[in-house]
Amino acid sequence: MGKDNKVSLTVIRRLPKYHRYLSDLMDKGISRISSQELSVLTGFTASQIRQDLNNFGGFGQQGYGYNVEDLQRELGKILGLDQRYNAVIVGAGNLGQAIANYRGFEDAGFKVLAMFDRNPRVIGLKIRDIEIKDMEHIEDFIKKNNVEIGIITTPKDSAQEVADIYVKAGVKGVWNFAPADINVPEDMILENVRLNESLFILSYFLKAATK
Amino acid sequence: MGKDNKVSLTVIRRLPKYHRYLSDLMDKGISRISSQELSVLTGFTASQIRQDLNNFGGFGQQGYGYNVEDLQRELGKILGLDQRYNAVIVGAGNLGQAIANYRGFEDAGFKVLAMFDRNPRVIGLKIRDIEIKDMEHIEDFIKKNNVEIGIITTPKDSAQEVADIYVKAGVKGVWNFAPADINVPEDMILENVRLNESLFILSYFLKAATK
DNA sequence: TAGATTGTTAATCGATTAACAATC
DNA sequence: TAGATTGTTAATCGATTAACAATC
Repeated sequence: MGKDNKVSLTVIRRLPKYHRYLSDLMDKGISRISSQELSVLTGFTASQIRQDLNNFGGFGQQGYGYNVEDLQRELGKILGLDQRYNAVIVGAGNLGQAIANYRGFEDAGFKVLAMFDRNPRVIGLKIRDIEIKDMEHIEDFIKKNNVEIGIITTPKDSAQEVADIYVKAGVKGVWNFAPADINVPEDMILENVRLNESLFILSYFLKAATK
Repeated sequence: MGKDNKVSLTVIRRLPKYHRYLSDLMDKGISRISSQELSVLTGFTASQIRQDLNNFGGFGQQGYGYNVEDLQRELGKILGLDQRYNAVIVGAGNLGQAIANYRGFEDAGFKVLAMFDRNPRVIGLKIRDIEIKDMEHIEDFIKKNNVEIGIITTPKDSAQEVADIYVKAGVKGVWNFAPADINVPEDMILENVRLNESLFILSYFLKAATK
C-alpha cells in the first residue's frame, strides 16, 4: 500500500527491461545516459521512459541525463531486487529442475530451498544442493523456513491443488508455470508464465506470414 | 499479409486464452456459450470478447451466443494450430529438455525434431526420441528437414549467435528463452519468453505488499 | 553563460466499455 | 412471437507522444 500503488501494470512490466539495460551499461563502464539514448537501446520512446521513471521519482538531472549506477540501483529497489526471497518448487520435472538450476535467479536474490514431488522415484534426489522432498512435508517446510515464493511446475491438473497448499502454508507469492488459471485469495501475489500462449502467438504470426 | 494484418497485438495475445477455455468447455461437453458466460470464465468483459472475436469474423448468432466447437476450431485456425510445425532447440540444458519433453506442444502441432548443443558430453544423448546433435550439423539439418521454428534455450551470451545461425539456415520464427534482446531481420517472427522479467514483476508486488 | 535534457503538462492516439439496433 | 444475445457504433478511459518551461 505504498505511494506507487497507482502505477499501472503496463509501466511496471517495462521496469525489468530498463533495469537489464542499465545493468549492461554498468558492465560496460558507462556512467551516464539520456532518455534519448535509452530509447535507442530499449525501443521505448524517450518521452515514455521519462514518464515511466517519473512515476517513482525524479531520478534524472536536467542537462545531464541519468546516472546509470544510481538509476539501476533505484530500479532494483523498486523491483525488490535488494531483498532476499526464499522459494520452493512443486513439480520436480525438467522445468522445475531448470529453474532450480538457473543461477541467474539466485544471483537476483531468489533462493530455491527445496523441491517437492509426489513421484517416489525422484524423492531424495538432489539438483545442485537442492533436495527433492516428499509432498507430505511441504507445509511444515514452508512455515519453518520462511518461504515467501511458491513455484508451480506441475501438470495443469495439479496446479490448483498445489496453489491451495501454498495458500494454506502462507507463502506470499506464487509463480505459476502450469497452463491453467488458478484461484488464490486477493492478497496473494500471482504471476503466471504462459508458455503455451507464447508459442501460440508465434504460431499466429507464422501462419499470418505465409498467407 | 492477410486481412487480419491490422488486428492489434493486444487482441492477438488474448486469443490463446479464449482458445483454452473453449477447449475446456468442449471437454466438458458444453456446446454453447454467450459472451457473458465467457466473460465470467476469462475475466475479460463481454463487450471486449465480442469486439475481439469480431476482428476475425462474426462467429456468433444473435439470441444464441457462440457454438463452442465452431469457435474453438476457428480460433485454432487463426492461431495456426491446424498446421504442423517442425522445430529444433539449441541449448540442451534443463530448459531445452523440458521443452523437448513437454507433450502439450507436440499435441498442439509443434514437433521438436532435434536438439543441438556444443557440449560434447551431451551430444548423442536422447530425450524421448529426440537426439542431441553437434552444432556443426545444424544448418544442414534445418534445410533438409523443413524446420520452421528455432528455439533458443542457451545462456544469454550465445543467444545472438544462435539467432544468426537460425536466420542463415532459413527458419521462419524464433522462440527465445535467453534473457537477451536479439536482432533478427524484419520478416523473421520473434517471440520472447522473459522468465527473469516475470520473476521481477512478482518480486515488485511482493515488495509493494509488505510496505 | 549556453547547451542540453529533464520533469511535466497538454494533445493525440488507441483500447475498453457502454449502449442499442439488428436479428436469430 | 418474445426473449436473448450478437455485431457494431458511440462514449469513455487510459496510455503514449509531443511540446516546452524549468534548470542543471
